[in-house]
Amino acid sequence: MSFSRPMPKRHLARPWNQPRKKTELPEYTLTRARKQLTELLKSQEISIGLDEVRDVEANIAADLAIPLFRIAKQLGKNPQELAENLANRINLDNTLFEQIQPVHGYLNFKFNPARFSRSVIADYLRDPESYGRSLAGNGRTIVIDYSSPNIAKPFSIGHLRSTIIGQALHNILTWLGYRIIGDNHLGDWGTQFGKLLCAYELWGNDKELARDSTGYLLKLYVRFHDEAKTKPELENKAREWFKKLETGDKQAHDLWKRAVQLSTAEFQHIYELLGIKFDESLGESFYANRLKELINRALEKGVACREKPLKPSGTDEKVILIPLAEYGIDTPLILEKSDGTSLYATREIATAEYRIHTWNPEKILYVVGKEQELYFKQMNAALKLLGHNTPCVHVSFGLIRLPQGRMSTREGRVILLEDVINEAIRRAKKIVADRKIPEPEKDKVARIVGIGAIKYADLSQSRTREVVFDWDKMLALDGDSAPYLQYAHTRCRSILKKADNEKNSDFDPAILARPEEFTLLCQIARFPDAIVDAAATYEPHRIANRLYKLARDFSAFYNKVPVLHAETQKLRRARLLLVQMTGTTIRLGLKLLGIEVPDQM
RNA sequence: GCCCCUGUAGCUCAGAAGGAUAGAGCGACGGUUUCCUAAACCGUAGGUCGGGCGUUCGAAUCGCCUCAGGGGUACCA
Repeated sequence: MSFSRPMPKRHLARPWNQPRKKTELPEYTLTRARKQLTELLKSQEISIGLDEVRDVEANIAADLAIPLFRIAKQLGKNPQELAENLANRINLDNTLFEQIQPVHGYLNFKFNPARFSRSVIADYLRDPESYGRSLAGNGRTIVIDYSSPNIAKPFSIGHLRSTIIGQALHNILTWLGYRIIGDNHLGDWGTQFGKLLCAYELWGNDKELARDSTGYLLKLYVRFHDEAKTKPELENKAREWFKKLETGDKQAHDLWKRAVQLSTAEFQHIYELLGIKFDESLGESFYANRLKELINRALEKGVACREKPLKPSGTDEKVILIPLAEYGIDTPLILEKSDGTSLYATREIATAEYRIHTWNPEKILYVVGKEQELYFKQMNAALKLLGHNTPCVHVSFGLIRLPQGRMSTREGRVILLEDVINEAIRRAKKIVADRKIPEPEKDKVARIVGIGAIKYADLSQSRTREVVFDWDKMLALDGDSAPYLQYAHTRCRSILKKADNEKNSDFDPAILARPEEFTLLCQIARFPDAIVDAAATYEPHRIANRLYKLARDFSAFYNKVPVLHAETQKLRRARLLLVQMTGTTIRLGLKLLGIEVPDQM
């Protein structure tokens, strides 16, 4: 068999498996502050974890707080008395704090604004373009499987979630020092190609295929399902076609290859538009010639066995399956169908093995819809039985539905990603039209804003929820949206431009004494934590939420506090730096989410 | 039937290793442009955190029960 081979593994040339130089992790102000508080309690013989130092809700006059209920119980003391006691004994000299208050069993701490500002500013100035970055990953490898659209089907908004979330996780984990391999696991193999080949044999037309490649392939696919309703024998023909494909039949292979090429060209266009990049694009077909070996090995190891299927399929042949009852999974994993062909799960296992052997990752992330949960449980169990311990983490997300119900390619009930993108840009253009922006720039701004809106709509809410598609929600250009953040960023940029790169480090941070300024610094200080949070939970919206709060507080600052017309030169310089920090943080954060910022808007 | 997810303001959602008076956006109503771009800002109204019971000093958050919606449940992906 001679299926298309992938490009040479350029990654292997990189020396990433060699031990890395130990580098000091940058420690940000908030982490230092938490450590200081745990140290202070330790000096009073009380031991608490860093996570017991809590952020404080608005309305409470404190910056960080430690609830003492647990400790008080252990010591058999009254929480409030303990708090008062500690407040009297703790000395805040040489810390970031200036006030300690016992309130209702909490120890409340307030930052010393000058020391806090100085520290946050120092974090930023250490390397502005790396603000929020860390080396925590220490070069360890993680493979991320994302996007993974199906060949010969249109790129629907269903695949958008995987694409956008996956790319964001790629960016985020890279930023934290991991070596990431983003692999686009194209759905270019499987029974659906049998259907397509079958349909093409019956009704196919070369001219139409050349004219509207993927649209035509979709038409054939839909027609197949239509006709199969009344002619069930078509399903068997499709199976035969897939078998031909899997056994290397030339006619089948040629047409398949053509479909793959046409589709990938179209996908490439969308990826460019969205700024999506992969390190690899190894489709399912890449593993086609590894399946037999895998199945035989599973049989030899006694992991898999031949069994009569539960549901009869007309033949008396047996399937090859892996029983998983010992892992509490009732549904066995079928490796080979009764007609001898492979399944999605077979290829997934082969894929996982390939990834493990090739890149030796710490784990593999699968950004795949929630409806495949069971398959990932099965796969993890099967991999264990086959002797692999690399965790395969299902980063699942809720399905996108239409108000009328599920999307269905077969029934032609889909919303095409391309239409969504075009509509987003169209809406952004309407607003851009009235703005004082040079004509040639307008299209670019509309594109950045429109696409940003689409991405943000997805990345600003938690993955697990299912989404009912709604044009207005998806393409929101005001309120908690990408354009809001982009707008705040352009305000920052515009101020800085007018200041003409004025030197802005010569001042005492203590003059940033207004509450609007302090609040802004607090938001900026929380940015690094948001990244760590997002990475730990695989929830990019932690970053989006933090950026939104930052932009909101900046907007308030911008409206109330003059920067260029500040009361004194020193204050002007201090505020200019604050504006620069805000703008950089928003820009870097959006970049992690895969969202660009326009120069003006 | 069994398993998983979701249910928070009129709508869309944050908040979930238990912590103080549950937060945003949209929509509604009322204000703000001689001043760094109003895709903005300020204010008002709006809540039995689906319901019940329990654990706890303390529950939107944990446990059990229940209702509603979605998904999955051996040869689709």
